[in-house]
Amino acid sequence: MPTGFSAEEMQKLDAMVEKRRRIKQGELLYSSGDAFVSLYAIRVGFFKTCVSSEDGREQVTGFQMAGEIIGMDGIVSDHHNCNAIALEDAEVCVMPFSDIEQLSRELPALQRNVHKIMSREIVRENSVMMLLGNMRAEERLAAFLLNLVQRLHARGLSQSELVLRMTREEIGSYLGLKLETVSRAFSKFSEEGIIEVKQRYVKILAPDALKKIFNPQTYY
Amino acid sequence: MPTGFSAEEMQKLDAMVEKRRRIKQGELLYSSGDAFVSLYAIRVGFFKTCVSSEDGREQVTGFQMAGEIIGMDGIVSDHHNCNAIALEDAEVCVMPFSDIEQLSRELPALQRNVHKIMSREIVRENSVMMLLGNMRAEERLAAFLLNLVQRLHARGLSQSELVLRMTREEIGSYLGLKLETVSRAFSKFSEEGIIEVKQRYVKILAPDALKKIFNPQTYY
DNA sequence: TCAGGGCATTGATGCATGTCAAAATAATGG
DNA sequence: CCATTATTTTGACATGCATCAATGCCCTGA
Repeated sequence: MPTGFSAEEMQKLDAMVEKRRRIKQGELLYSSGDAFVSLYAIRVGFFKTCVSSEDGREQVTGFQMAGEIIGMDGIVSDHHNCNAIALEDAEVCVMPFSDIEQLSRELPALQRNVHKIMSREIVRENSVMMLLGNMRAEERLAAFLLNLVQRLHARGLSQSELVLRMTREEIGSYLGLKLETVSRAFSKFSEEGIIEVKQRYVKILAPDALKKIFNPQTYY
Repeated sequence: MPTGFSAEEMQKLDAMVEKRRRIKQGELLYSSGDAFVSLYAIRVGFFKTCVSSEDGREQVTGFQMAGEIIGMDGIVSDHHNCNAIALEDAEVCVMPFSDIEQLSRELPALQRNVHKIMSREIVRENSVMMLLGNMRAEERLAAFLLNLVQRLHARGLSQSELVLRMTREEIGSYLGLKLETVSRAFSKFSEEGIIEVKQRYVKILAPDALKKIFNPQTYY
């Protein structure tokens, strides 16, 4: 959140984000079809968002962690368009979208922030499309791991160690792969000494090797 | 664009969209890395947007037609994040984003519109992820054709006939397929009497059959 | 401590789509 | 109008990932 607001402005901002909601692991923050009222700022915990087709196929569209905003899928039609599920016990700030809109008319910095958050999501999805459309299984997993540690590191966590919050099946759904393929790619990286894996625990031993897999041309 | 503005407001809106730009077929409206200044409302013509990885792989992220807005990828970093290429001679309204932001502080209806446009793009990309992650070649092509005619029909054009503005390779890039696979799927649909194809001209003979391919479960 | 269920790993096999190649058709420019 | 090039179609074959199946690991609760 940007800085440089007056005391009064800060007060309004605080008021907007005062409401909290706790979501237990496995529970839905919102689901497809729900009336859209608020955006949510994740305070603690980890979520996945997913869409499902009428014939039951499910696609994980993203994984969200503390500090990120979710719910923007609901704006266009006043109803949510995907499910948001907590992958661990979580807590969010409930930010009524009408409040956001009103306040961002008064505060250009907030307005700009809202626009950037939505644009960032558009750009993120563009790179997922690149991943799904052009990359092979190991490239996808390398990109996924690098993205995860980069985001965790930005939050002060290790850039080499992580504990996955999601199953192989959920990773596979996000990456357009079957869980067995994800598992095999993990094993392959492990055999090659690029990572150390033990179930959900992952340690990145050779980040450059991962980057090379993800983007073979840059290195040679 | 929403209605119900005063004369003065309409004047400001008109002023914002007064600047035009023509783009010839094959030319770039903007490219990755360009400073972000404006959004563009397509008045006439047809565009593709695409991202490319450092090793040269290209992913078409969308096809845009008259009445649609492009450029939102640039907001997050003040630089564009993809290339927008005219697939036929085109004309756009240049809408400086600072004007949009300023005016949307005064006009809640415009503000809401901007938010909806960005949210719509997020939701669209979600469904492309579903397509790329879960669907098979023929399902992808069926979904693509149905989406195209639906959008064309919303613009007053036929809901059964269309002339593709893009090559098989561009369709393939968007759908995560090779051009040969796209061509084969077209031929298959044609053999089955679902569509009539002659190069870029396509006539949908059995829309229900297409819908059934796209979403097998709904029909039985 | 042990039993049960969810999740992960690994192997064997099949298939959808990719790759390579050639021919057909349409678009473009002199 | 013809020559050249771009695009599309079609065929033969290769391959990466999916599928099916079995086993192993780990966490939970009694």
